[in-house]
Amino acid sequence: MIKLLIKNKLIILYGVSLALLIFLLKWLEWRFLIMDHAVEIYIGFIAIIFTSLGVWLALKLTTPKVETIIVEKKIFINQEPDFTINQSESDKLGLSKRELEVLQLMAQGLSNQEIASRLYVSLNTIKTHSSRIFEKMSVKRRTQAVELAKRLQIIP
Amino acid sequence: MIKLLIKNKLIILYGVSLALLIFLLKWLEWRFLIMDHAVEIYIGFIAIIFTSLGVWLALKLTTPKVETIIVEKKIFINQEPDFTINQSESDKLGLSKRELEVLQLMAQGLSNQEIASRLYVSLNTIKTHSSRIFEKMSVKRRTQAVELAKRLQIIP
DNA sequence: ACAAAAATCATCCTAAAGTATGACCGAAAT
DNA sequence: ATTTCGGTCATACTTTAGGATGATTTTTGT
Repeated sequence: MIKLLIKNKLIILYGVSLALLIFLLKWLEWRFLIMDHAVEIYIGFIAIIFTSLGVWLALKLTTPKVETIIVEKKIFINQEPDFTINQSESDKLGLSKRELEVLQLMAQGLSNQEIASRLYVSLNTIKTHSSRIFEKMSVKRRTQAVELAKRLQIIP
Repeated sequence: MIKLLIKNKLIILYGVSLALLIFLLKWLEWRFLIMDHAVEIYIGFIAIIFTSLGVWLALKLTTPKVETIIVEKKIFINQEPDFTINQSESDKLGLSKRELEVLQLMAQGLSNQEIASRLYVSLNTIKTHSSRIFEKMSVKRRTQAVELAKRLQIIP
């Protein structure tokens, strides 16, 4: 019941306004009959009232201009499905092909011995490689090398 | 000259409209004086004219209503600045708060001694922690622990 | 209040990592 | 043809990491 009132409050308001207007006009008409010379005032009232009505109608009935705002929603992809090596950073370090190979295996958590076995070379060779890698990357430990390499996107 | 006309065309239009309106009113007044009973028609005309004026005024003088539509545009970013830990995987391993702390510092490439200094504990403590970490994660080396932790999204 | 878990530290020992240095070889550049 | 560079390997040594074990102190859950 209350909800119905609220929903149609515009219509009700409009009806009440019209009723009041008619009463006003009737009263003015009566005054007009009594005092023959109030035509200008009468017209003035009419003008004001209907101008107001026009304004009100215009405001109510115009379709609002639509403004579209595009909000950029950032979606973070936590993995790296399309990993591409950062060539420029890789070049800066000047790591050789073999050194990069060793670095990648390091990043997978392999020990020097495991890397040596996988690449069919001696442990000493891997030690030499890793030393050169650390030197070129200016780090002290393999863990730092891996961390830096991942940060620079040199390895996945 | 033409430009001036175009620039002030609204003002000119308004002036002309007003002039026409006055003429119309004068003519209606004349008619009203002649035929005493055309009051309702007269009022009707006035009403229509001024309602139109009101509408026109409202449209011209009010700032246009704007309806804002927000559209979300998805942007994919390949890194993970807003890292959220994978709680389920973290729970599975059963690492304690302190152990996770050590693991994170490990992942940053710090040595056990550096971790000990940073956490104001002894080197032996860190060794114990790291041993427990490797045990819980079923790995043999810190590099493997870091690799696994990153893969499971336990650390950034 | 009490037991369990977490955190701390120690010692002894082994394994792995890292440093320094020198050497050899082959391919590519000059 | 000679130099340069990348890759290989070795020896000797130091440092760091890791394993095993035991102990003490906090913290925490019931």
